[in-house]
Amino acid sequence: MRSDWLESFLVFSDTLNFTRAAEELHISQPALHVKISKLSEYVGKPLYHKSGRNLLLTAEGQQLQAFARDQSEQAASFLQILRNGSAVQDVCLSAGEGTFLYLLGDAISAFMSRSSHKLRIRTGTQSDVVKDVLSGEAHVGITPLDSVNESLACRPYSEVGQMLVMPAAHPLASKRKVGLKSLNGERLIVPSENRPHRILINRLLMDLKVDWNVSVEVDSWELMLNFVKHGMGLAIVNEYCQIPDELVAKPLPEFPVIQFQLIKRRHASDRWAVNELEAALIEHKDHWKNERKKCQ
Amino acid sequence: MRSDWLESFLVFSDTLNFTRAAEELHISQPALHVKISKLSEYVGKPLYHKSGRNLLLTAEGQQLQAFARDQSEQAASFLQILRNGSAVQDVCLSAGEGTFLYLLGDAISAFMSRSSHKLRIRTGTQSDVVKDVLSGEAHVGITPLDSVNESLACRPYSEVGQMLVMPAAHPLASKRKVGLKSLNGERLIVPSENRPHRILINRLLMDLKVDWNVSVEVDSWELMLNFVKHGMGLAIVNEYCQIPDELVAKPLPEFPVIQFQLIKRRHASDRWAVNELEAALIEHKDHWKNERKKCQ
DNA sequence: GATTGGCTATAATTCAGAACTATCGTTTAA
DNA sequence: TTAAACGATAGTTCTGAATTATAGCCAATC
Repeated sequence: MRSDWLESFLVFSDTLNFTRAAEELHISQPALHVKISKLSEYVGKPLYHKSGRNLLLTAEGQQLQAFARDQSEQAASFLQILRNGSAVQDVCLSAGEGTFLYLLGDAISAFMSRSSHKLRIRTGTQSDVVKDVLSGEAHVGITPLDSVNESLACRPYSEVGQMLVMPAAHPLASKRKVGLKSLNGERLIVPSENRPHRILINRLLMDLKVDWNVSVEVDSWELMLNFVKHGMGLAIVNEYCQIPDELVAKPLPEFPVIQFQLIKRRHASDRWAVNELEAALIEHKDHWKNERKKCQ
Repeated sequence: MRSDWLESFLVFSDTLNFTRAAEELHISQPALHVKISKLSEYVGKPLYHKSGRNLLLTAEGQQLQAFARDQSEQAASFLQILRNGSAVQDVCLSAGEGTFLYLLGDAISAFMSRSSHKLRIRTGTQSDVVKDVLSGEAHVGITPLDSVNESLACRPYSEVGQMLVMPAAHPLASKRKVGLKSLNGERLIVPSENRPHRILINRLLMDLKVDWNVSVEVDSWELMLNFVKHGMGLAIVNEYCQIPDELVAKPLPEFPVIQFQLIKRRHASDRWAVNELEAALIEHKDHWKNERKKCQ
């Protein structure tokens, strides 16, 4: 497999536009087209197909994109090591905003202090994280998963329960535990439709025939807590959130525990720096629980 | 970096002979020569130098050889996965004979049963193992080390003490512990000169001014025990050896404990199968100690 | 529904550079 | 001293990669 094919494909797969990719590569559009054709013929699979006016990568094309990225990163850092004696590698970690804020803080500072490599961060929804990892853009992802994916390698990371947050003055604030039934008639601050957390809330409350309504739709734990503070309703948030003083949080035992997973691309070859990042993450995987104990 | 350069260099670096490597690659000798020159110019370092009539790889050449091997293995297994949906990868483990016999048995059978990949084995002396790993021929090595090497990544594997083995009828056999002083006047079965174990024996007994002499020089624990059985002398062997019924083994507290290390090439990118092998090895690293307890 | 713009795909042509042949220089063994 | 084996370099040939030109396809626009 010729490396210039891979190089060209990597650029092409970013834009999915032969004309512009060719410009970027300083070759003509037909030249690029031929390279991609040869590559496709060599691997024996179509790498893209047309969807109306524009192009889309096939599954094989996506895998090839990730592979090409890996190879080029490896080559780059090997060359640096050979020429300078050492290399600053790039590692990319993808996760949700809340995950970074509350779950990964210690792991990240551990990695930064012990390793000389450069950490790149990507934040996004659960499906963004999966995309990042599958495309090779991120080397590691931390996220809950609700479906299994053949080409992901998962490893249980940390288990996080849910709790109900309300102003200290709220009637439920005096109880020890809160059943979902008691949410009857309440206004809730929830994530927007089709986000996993919202779907779960919908389903659970629907099953229990709880009558509730939406107060605000917002997609960040921080903002949800902020709106609770302003008396706009109650919120169901991850157990790892730091609760402001004016508010009260009560565990919701009926809510299923969320399994965060450390995900990588299966069959990927990890560079040294990636292993270091993974080690730091695993080492601190349940560290947030200690933090909470100390606070209480 | 053009991949055909790497491919050619991989073949060349095996034989260090342009003429024969060129034949193998089905190109002319000058063509190969130009490729290697271009590669060398690209990385900015000489890859080999002349030593009299024949050629030798430089340090950079060796690193490049290992890198080229990695890349080609990765490409091969990626292509298999893309085309067939799955790949049988090759993993190579290098260690001493005794290490395989007594230390790695469980780890290897665990790997064989849980993984579908192909395990290749190389046996050799300590320095062979290091060479195998540095050249990329072996992905993992298990061996004691007596010098640190910048381009090796080491990880403590298992600690093994030493014991003195003798026929049941020997006067020392009735003691509980044996001091090195009591070896005065004995005939010993030892490894050949310049093997690390022999060097250690020489040094320690020399320091204590113990008067001893060589009975047999032989380089396998199995054979050493066999010669002890035939009454040819005593032997100092690793604690992990299985002692035949007719013989008696006594611990030698004065002998330093040997630290076995799991070694890999630093900065190497491990394929999936290599991680699996490493996990299996680590999981069973001290398993031989349980085995021994059961026996006693 | 004809027309235009933006893009992919293919064919024909040109040109760069890879491989070949020939040959010289070096090293060692006969 | 000579011959054999092998690496290095120069000059020549020729393969195959890049270019230009252009046909073909799809969707948006009037």
